[in-house]
Amino acid sequence: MRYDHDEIIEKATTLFWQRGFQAAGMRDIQQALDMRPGSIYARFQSKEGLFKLVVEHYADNSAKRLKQVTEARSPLDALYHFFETALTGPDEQRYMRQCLLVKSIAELDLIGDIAKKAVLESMQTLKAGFRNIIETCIEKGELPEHTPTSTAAEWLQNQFVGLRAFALLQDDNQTTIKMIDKVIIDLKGQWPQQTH
Amino acid sequence: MRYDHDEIIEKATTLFWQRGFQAAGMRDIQQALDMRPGSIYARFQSKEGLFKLVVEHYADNSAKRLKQVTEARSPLDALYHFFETALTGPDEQRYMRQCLLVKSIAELDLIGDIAKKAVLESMQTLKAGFRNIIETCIEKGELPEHTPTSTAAEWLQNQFVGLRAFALLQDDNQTTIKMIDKVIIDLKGQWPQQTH
DNA sequence: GGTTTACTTGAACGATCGTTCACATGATAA
DNA sequence: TTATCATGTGAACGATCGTTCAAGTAAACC
Repeated sequence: MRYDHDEIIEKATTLFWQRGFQAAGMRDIQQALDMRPGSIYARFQSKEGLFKLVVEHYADNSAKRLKQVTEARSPLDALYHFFETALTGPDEQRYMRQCLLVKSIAELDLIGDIAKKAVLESMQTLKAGFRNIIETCIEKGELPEHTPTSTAAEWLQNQFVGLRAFALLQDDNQTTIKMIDKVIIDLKGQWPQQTH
Repeated sequence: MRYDHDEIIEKATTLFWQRGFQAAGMRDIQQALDMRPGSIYARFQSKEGLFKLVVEHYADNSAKRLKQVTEARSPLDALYHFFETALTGPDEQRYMRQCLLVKSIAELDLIGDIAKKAVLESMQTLKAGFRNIIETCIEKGELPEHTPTSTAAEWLQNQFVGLRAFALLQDDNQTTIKMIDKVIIDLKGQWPQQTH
């Protein structure tokens, strides 16, 4: 094996993150990985097979970061910095502001069933990660006891999705920061009643 | 002219909304519009030219709806129903839950400069629409005087973007409604301070 | 009726897409 | 050294992409 597996996935992640599944052509992939088509197909079966591994690698990485947030001394502060890091990177890494998973959801129909399943499952994994953060915050007294865990987790992921789509267009980091501040405020705030 | 212009744009909007710019092939377009390639190109120059008109038509329509919200007796109630309508349509119109503009942003690089410009300008138009809603709400006493108009407008658009990406995946409308409730609560809530 | 003009047609173009496969290469085992 | 086997190579395939253009059609004007 001439090619290191992790290195391949890493490079492929960068490409798919920048371009998306559809727009990243096999010839782009060949160039990015410095591999010939035969080698790629021998290992990954297809473009979709490679993409599936990339999605799983990306989701693992994201889940790990969310776990780190729960393990911090102040999870709420750590959450703030998690958002800040994800949304206000340098301009040459602007593509990273968009969540690879969210980007993939936009082209979910073109992706193929196997990778599609991986994307949706990854979204569930992240949701669980956000839920853990909420629970830890409540345990540590950083969020009110009455916070509805499940709703708040979904809401938090939702905020993340929205902010990532938004930050992609935003030139002014100060505006993005203000939005993150608002997320933290609202997280501590009131929640809708069950009854309707 | 055998073909009605508005009807063409309407049909094209449906197709692009369902599939996105890249995935909607010229042959799909030909079928959806019941037109031959020559006719399409004679009128719209290119696939991108057609898409540009679709985007503008979509943005006009959205702006009109936002305007209606400001003109309602209770803009805040109208805003709630605007969200509800956009996000909880029937399953066969699920594609409509995703905002065409947001969907387009995800593939902004593949679209071409002309249509790209149209997409970004449309986003600005919508932002202005949201801003008007905020201002009207303040005037009518439905929102506190101290609400930071510009920030709140950007925030509201952001919520809309996030919810549309989220509602696309959501099977349970009740969850979506809960998220809309939360938006209205937070809109009335506290805002981050300028100082940092 | 004949000519002009505006619009429509659809076969065909070159480019690019994801993918394949006969063959080359190089490490390991005998 | 020779045989074996996993791995890597790259020209080439059929399909599909957005687009073109010479020819056809039909209404308008003289």
